[in-house]
Amino acid sequence: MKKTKESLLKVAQRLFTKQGVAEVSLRSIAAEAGISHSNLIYHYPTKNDLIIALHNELLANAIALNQKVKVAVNPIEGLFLSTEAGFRILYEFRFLMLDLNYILRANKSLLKTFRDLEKVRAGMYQAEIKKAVDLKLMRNELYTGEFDELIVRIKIFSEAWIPSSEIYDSGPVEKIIQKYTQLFMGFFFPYLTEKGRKLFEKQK
Amino acid sequence: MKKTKESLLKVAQRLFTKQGVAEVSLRSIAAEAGISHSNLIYHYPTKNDLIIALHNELLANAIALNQKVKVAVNPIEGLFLSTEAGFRILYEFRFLMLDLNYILRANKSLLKTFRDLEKVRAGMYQAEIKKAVDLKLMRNELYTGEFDELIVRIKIFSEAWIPSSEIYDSGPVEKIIQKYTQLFMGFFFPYLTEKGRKLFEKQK
DNA sequence: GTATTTTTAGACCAAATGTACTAATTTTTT
DNA sequence: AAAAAATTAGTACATTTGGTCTAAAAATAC
Repeated sequence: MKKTKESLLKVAQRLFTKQGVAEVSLRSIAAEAGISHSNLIYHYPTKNDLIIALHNELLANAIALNQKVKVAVNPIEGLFLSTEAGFRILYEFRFLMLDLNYILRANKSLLKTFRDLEKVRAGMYQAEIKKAVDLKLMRNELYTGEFDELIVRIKIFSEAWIPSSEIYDSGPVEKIIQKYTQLFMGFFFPYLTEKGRKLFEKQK
Repeated sequence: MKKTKESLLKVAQRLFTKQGVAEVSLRSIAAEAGISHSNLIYHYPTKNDLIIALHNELLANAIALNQKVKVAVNPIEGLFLSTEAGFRILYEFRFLMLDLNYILRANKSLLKTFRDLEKVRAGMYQAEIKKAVDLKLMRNELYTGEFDELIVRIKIFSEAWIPSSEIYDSGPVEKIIQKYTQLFMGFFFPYLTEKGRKLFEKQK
């Protein structure tokens, strides 16, 4: 029955988020899910298998999202929408970002996936930026590599806002999502043209 | 004898960096340091005590640094120098940033220290930015809170470049330090005036 | 309805870990 | 030099954890 597997993922996700991946044992997940230790191992032999399954869920959600947000009127609105929606999804699976190093250290295949995904996203941002420049929403580079550097900073922010939030924020999830979406979008603001800034203000 | 305590810190730092804090046991530290398990516990009863001691070392280094870098000619050069030096120190203690969440979860006092330090640093950046604006090296805010948002992004970057580097970089330490110093400084570039950009180019 | 496959639980094991206690040794104080 | 304090090692214990093996129970196929 699929029910057990799904329930296990939910329980694992909850415990990972609450206690941290390193502190959660397979036994505690099984107990919380109300099944035997050996039964859990039957479905997911190691903690890694649980993590990978959850990461796959995250990916599935992210892909589904991308289909949906393609209705934006302009690049800036699109960026706003997809960022906010993406951040919301990521936040649900935040244990992945909170314990990223611990997870990747024990999971080289996930590390590779991470690196590959990063390249895809970087390419996506390059395309979006080019589009914005063509539409005169963004200025041109002032030195070569300026936008590539921006993209790296964006990447780091995207990976890091959740751990940072864990340290400094409290309060409702929605507030947090909005705060970091805002902060994220702010990356682009100083590169925008007058025209771009007007569109930006409308979203804000 | 102080020798034992210092040697223990060094060994712990090395093992934490190599294997991750969660994976290192007190026994393995003792073994690597060539002393008995119970002796280690005599000096540092828990892993947390080791971590706090190492964090104190980091703070001491950082404070010592701040005394030294006050010879900069202008704010931009000063920022370059202190950033690079600060990043170099932080990198030595990178296990703190790599396993930050794991560490802070088990150590509420360190969490408080972290939050307090953050406020200090934010104030410092506000002052530096104000100075740069007064010197016409940086433009004024285009909307209220623009620079405060910038400072938050900077904070997140400062905490996150090491974990990110762990995922995506390889190669000599110095290269890494320079790369992320460069990326960090790039945060300011789009806010600089013509005059500021000239100083910026000279550093780069 | 029987056979087969999948799912589940229970018992057990070896390794590792934190912890406590005791005793020996070394260093410091007086 | 003797006493006191600090440092070090040894030992032993209870707990937890990942992992294996076996057998029962449930679901599915034939």
